[in-house]
Amino acid sequence: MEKSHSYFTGDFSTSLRFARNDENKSLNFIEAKVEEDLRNGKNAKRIQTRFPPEPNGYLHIGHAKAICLDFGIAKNYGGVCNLRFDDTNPTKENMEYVDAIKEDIQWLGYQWGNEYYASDYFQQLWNFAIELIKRGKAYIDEQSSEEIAAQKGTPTQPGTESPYRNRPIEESLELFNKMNSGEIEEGRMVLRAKIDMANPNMHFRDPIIYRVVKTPHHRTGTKWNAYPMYDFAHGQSDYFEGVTHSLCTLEFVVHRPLYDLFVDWLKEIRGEGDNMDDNRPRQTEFNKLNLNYTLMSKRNLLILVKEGVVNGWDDPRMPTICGFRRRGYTPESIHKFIDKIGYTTYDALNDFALLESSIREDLNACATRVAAVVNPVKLVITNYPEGQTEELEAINNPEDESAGSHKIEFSRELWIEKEDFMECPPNKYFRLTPGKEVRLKNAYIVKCTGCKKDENGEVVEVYAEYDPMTRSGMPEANRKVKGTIHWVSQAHCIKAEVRLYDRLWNVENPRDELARLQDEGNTPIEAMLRNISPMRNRSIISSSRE
RNA sequence: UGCCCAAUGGUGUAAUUGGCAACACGACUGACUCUGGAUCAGUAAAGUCUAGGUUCGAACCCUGGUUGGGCAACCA
Repeated sequence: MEKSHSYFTGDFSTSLRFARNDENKSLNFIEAKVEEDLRNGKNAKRIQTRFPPEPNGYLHIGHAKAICLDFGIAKNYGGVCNLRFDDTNPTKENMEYVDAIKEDIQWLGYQWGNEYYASDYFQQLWNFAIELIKRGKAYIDEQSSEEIAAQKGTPTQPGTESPYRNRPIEESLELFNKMNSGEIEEGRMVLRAKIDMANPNMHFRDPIIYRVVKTPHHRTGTKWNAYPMYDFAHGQSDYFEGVTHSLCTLEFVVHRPLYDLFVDWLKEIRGEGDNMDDNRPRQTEFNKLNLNYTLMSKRNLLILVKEGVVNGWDDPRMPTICGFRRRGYTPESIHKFIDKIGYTTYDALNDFALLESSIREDLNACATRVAAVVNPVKLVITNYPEGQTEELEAINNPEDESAGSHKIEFSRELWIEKEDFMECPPNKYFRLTPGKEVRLKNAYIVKCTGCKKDENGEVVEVYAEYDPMTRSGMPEANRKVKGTIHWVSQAHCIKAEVRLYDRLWNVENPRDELARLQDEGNTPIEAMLRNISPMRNRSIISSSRE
């Protein structure tokens, strides 16, 4: 087994503003188990985890939950988390996904120790399979997949044994080599572990451990034609790498006995039979993330992308990590959210509102405020000199004094939100209304004097007079005014395209149904954004409203 | 009729491991007016799926049941 090393290069405490800041928080059941293993001196007190994505799609917010656990456990207990691509199925996997996955993990603030691939172990797994055949623990089955499925039985009925189950070892050995040499067509034969066709656990009914795939592999090319199945690759890969805690989601609970059995066999073959209980990976399962109104399955996300329902994996409506990134979510907000939902063994359905509250909480603390008018109507300050411009000051973040301020321009003609003016207002309407005063944020107190309407009765211009003694900072500015509205100067703003996205799915628990997508929410709206320069590309800003 | 897992306010988690059921989100009141999707003050909301048992004492341990989830890909 490999020696343990600390591979971490970055200082997480500074790169992640909110990482693990609540020390009083109770341990989740996995952390408790890790601490117990540490107390008991398991695995020579090493902690090693892995994040094992299959490179067949982009990472989604559910993967973020697994990433935070795999990397978080390693970080919090002085261990290492490696990245291992589970690339045992060349028909679905490619390098585009490998690169995207790495980018997303790093964006979340994590750095893996080593970058491994299950395909790195194809030779070792092959040797192990050969050894199993020699020991009478695996055999080549030449039946069709239909026949094998039929013999598997059902959850309530035992299976029946394959007629090839007890064929001579030499024969299996020879055929296994042929499976890999390219002489055997896909589907013609498989290698099966000889376990127990009557076992109540379906995964023990002589599981298929190798099959023929003729599609070239994105890393090993055409070197192999026989590829190991997940169950025959994952646990052994963990073992080869020295993983101590193999964390995965609940649907793998029923796979665990098989995971353990293959590691047992491997340890026996390697002469570690006298120490079966220690120095081996242990699988622990936690609940995967379900979000209401959100479908997480990679299969269906792929369909959305391929059929053009969305504009790519990073469409802001997608629950992918890159989608949330484009939507303006910060890594910190994702961490906050993951921290709030916790890890249990209960298959929960989380409220999307909790995720939204996490990004609001984070942005409220760190985002620079910039004025934008999304649904503009013209406001003319009739007593302000034409052609005059003055510079005013606007603080960048009311929650953070150190964030400083920026200059903004004020002039006679402004844009304000349509909904910030009402000719006949209801009670408790404190915004612009004829005869009433309102404060223009960071500028003057103005009194509304009326408006102009078009032939349809639509308000096209609003008029007001300003009080020159009430500029922000002046003593008169402290006068009590019931309402404050935001604005941008017409001569000093830029047009922006705004898209107000709604949720993609309109059923609370879509699970695996693709149907009933919302089809609205992608129509651009023209908005007015105050021109701030220089504004760094991709800065995180927050409109003061909307 | 199989095997495995789970169940605590509307949602998600917690309860110093057998000792007064707490926190967050959400909802609702109200206040505040240099915005607010903020802040502040407050309210409602579970008696822990159910029936027993053990115990001075059970959300927690035991037994039966109920309900939900997972398991029968040459996917992972």
